[in-house]
Amino acid sequence: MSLRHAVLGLLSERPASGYDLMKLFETSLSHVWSATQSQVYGELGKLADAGLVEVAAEGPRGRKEYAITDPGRAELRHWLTETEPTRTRRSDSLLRVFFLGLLTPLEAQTYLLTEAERASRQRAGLEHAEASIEWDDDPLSVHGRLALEYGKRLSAMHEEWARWAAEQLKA
Amino acid sequence: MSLRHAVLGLLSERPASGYDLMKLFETSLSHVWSATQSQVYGELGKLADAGLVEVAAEGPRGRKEYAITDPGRAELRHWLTETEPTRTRRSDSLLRVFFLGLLTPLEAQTYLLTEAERASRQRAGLEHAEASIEWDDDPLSVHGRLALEYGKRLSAMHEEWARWAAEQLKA
DNA sequence: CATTGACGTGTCAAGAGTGGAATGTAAAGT
DNA sequence: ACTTTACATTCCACTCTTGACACGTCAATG
Repeated sequence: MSLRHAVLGLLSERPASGYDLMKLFETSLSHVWSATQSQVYGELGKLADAGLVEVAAEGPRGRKEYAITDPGRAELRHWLTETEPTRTRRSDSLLRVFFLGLLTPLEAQTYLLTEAERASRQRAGLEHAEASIEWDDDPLSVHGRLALEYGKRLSAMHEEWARWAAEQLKA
Repeated sequence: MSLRHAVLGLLSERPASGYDLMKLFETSLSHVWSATQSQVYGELGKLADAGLVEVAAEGPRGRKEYAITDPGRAELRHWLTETEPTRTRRSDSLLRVFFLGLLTPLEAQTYLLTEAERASRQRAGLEHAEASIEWDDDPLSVHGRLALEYGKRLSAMHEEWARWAAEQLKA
């Protein structure tokens, strides 16, 4: 359950409201972790009950600005240093590859080439994002850059693989 | 909810019991889709209710061998050709990268190098698996080979990226 | 013949995640 | 003054997933 740690991590940079966090999930974390608004608000409530965050200020429109507490920072650090990342081996698009035998060779190749196209577009999107982001010295963006590079390499690899796989099916 | 399609896909190759399916999930599909036994048996029940699979034979120890039906095959085909793969942008290990700023540079580099090691081991594991699998002309294994190649490329890329990222943090 | 291990099915509780709806306030543009 | 847009929270109903538990059978081994 890393949603909890995603929220704590974002709050470790600066205090934020649920609404602010949603925007961060949609922008900086969009390729890394997704969350719905129900989840974010729910998690903030649980986190507050557990004393890992607290309401630091209240603003207009019922805005509640949450800040991470010391126990929260400790939990975050513990997660980073003491726990193993859980790898969820689950990929819809790769699962389909297993069952491509049910299609005609032409259909299967089409599927793979569509995947390649998609990966290519994604790569272009990331490169565009990289160029347009203001890389200030926000500590989050330093490491965000590393994550973005990962995304670029991943989509490049995906595209190459899909083209290779389509080629394999010809033979 | 692709668990349903994973089960249908496996049954499209040949009839199987819940127990058989579990083994297939743990072996051939292990790097692509995971499922627990509760899920498999539960899904088989739902699939049978929906008429997408049927009990083709009963064996010793209460064994029920399920077979895919024509509506099931249609559903599988529909999934493969008409629906978009859902991309779950969620990666625990990448999420951590975002928050590496909370650690000392040394700790952060350690994290990345550990990731590199892990990816390297995974790659070795896949290569070992590739060598030891009997590549008969099972239609599943033809495409399984493509998926395996994807895994190899992914882990290679992951390792390279992690080493590169660790290097970046030195500067 | 007794035990062990592989085979085999099933249920339950709790938590995680999805998607949508309801409700309202503040600020900014026309 | 009016309307739109952005801000902001909360609740609900549902499905998916996990992990553990409970139950029972067949085959081989010593």
